[in-house]
Amino acid sequence: MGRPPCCDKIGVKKGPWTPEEDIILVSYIQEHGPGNWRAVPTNTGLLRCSKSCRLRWTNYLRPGIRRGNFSDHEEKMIIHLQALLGNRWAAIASYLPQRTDNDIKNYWNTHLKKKLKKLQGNGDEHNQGCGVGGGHSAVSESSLAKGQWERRLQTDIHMAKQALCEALSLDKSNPILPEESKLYSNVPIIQTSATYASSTENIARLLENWMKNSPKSSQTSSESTTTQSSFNTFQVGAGLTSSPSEGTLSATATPEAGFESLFSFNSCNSDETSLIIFQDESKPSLENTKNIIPLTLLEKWLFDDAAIGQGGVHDDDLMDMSLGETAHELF
DNA sequence: AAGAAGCGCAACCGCAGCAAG
DNA sequence: CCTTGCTGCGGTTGCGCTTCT
Repeated sequence: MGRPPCCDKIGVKKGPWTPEEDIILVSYIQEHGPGNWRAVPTNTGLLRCSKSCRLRWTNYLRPGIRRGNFSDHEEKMIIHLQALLGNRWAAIASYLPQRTDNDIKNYWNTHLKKKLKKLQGNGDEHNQGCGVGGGHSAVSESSLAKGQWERRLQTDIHMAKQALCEALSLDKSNPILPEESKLYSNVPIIQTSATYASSTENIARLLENWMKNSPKSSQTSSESTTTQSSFNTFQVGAGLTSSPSEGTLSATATPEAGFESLFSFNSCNSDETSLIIFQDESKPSLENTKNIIPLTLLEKWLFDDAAIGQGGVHDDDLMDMSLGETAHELF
């Protein structure tokens, strides 16, 4: 509508994020919580547009993000969910708590698409469901296009029902759905310190690499005085010091410990516990409440390889399941 | 060993939806 | 009801790394 892109402004930095910028962003969000992205660049002094900040947070710095190889389990989920939902990566990501939509999208585009194409090439149109993706993989373009909008509509209805059910749920303690949990990023919620544990790990890892790769970066990081001072503040708080002898950034303790001190983490904050804590907070309803119903059903279907392998499950069945069985259980 | 090609990932861009004024 | 601004999402791009020739 004629409105210039937010990133077109002069002085707005583009390209890869530096560790300093990451730290500034994380420390700001730690203090204020995610949301109000518009205010982030001005309040932090970051020379980034709000969009870029949000993206960096959601795709990289956000707590609990798992990087690296996708497991077979995850792969299957993605394939099945893609067949069901189409390219609605955010929705798919909501069922894979530790993966971002961007990650899933990338993985789909770089790995799974090819894989499925190959399988499709081998198995022809009558995909009798072997190997990855099974019957759905298949998801031949034609069959996908055929009645796709109906399926999407049905899925939307299902999701709406699910959301409604959750909204009406008596269990107020864990009201967040997979789908809804995405929303946390734009709602200033009260965070416990532990929520950021995984973020700490991300940054710690990042710093480790950074220290290995660019020992001089602490000297050269002079984007702006505000930025630098924020970074220094963060260093002190995090137990990180500039080594006077070498001018390099070094941690007085482990990076994790440093960040923990800043963020006041529990002393018993092992990797494992922080992950658990995160899961509880970020995807609170997935594992341990009655809200589990839709997901367990879905998972049951997702992992029912035997059924798929024997060609026993079809799209129609899936929709029957999701709209019939699930809805039935919901109401 | 060097150059070319391919691959994977982070980040950008533009559009759509929503809410506030 | 319309306009404006912000946020979220999906598609796409570009760069750096790895593998191949």
